Amino acid sequence: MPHGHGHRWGQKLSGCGFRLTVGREAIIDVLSRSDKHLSAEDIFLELHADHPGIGLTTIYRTLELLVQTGIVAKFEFGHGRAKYELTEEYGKKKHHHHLFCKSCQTIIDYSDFMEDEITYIKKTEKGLAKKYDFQIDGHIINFYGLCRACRAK
Amino acid sequence: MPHGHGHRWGQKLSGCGFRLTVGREAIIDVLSRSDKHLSAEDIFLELHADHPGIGLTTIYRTLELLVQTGIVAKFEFGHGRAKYELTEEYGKKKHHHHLFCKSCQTIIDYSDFMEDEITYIKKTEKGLAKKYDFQIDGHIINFYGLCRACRAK
DNA sequence: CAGAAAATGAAAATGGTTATCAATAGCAAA
DNA sequence: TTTGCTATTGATAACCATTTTCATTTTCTG
Ligand SMILES: [Mn+2]
Ligand SMILES: [Mn+2]
Ligand SMILES: [Zn+2]
Ligand SMILES: [Zn+2]
Repeated sequence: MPHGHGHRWGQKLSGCGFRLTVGREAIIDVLSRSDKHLSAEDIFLELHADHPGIGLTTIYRTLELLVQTGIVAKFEFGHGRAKYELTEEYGKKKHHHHLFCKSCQTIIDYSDFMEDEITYIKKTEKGLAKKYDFQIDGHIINFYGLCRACRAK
Repeated sequence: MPHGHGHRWGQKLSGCGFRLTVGREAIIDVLSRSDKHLSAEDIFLELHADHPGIGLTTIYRTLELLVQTGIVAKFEFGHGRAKYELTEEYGKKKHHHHLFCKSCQTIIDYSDFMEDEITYIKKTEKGLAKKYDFQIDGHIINFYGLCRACRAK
């Protein structure tokens, strides 16, 4: 099997002229196995048992590369550390948005109400693009609040 | 005139047990006079001519207080520095959301399409609150893209 | 005006992320 | 398989917005 064709992400990376390295594979592997939103440090710690040689710097560099190539999505919920998950195209989650607890920082993926949302988003994007002469290529929709456990405190 | 009753924000602050200081007044004044989204440093620089004694630390502390008391809204667009503007209740802008140029970091306030949006938001908030047992008290809706000038480059 | 407590400024600390740079590893070509 | 070029990496230091510390000043009540 030629290089870069073991996975979709491998094809994507080598197709873009990037090399396939053990570090990159390991990082994507951690993201693939998790259903959570991981920080760079989360990934570093998870990896450290099997790959003690992979440094935090490489995690950051790799995540940036994966974001640029559309393999990973980066989220900043305003609590100081970025979180990452595989994109819809490369992961196993379908399109969703986020519900974030301001107290315990739990993140809930939701894909309810998406029909309404798609309708609203499409209309708004088209309208904004025209009115403000913007090329819109993304949006963020987050709801913030308190989960049941944190309300009880 | 009794303390804390010169402005709505003064009433709010002293009503919450906070003191009215020249620094706090000056900071709110800068925000009131601007129609942009200001960073802590923006405010510091703007203030420095008339109030060279007010330090950046106080700006940060005051902004945090104003956010807690609902006088100021804080936004993080993912480019490293938080931006602030008066809330709908204490400023002169009506409810709006943001269009952000990823290249030049221009922020456009838009309030078009708000009817559709309000409908969508209300429905979604209610649905999410019930399904996930969350008390939702805020949301962020940002559209990201490239403005005309940045596309031309 | 005096006293208690809140607020402040200067300076240092924090903490997530990025830049540097010499050493290493991937991969295309031979 | 070996070679050579260069992308990639790890260790370390630097960055930089924001926070903490703490002694001093200011606000506000009585
Ligand atoms: Mn998610
Ligand atoms: Mn705005
Ligand atoms: Zn919670
Ligand atoms: Zn632009």
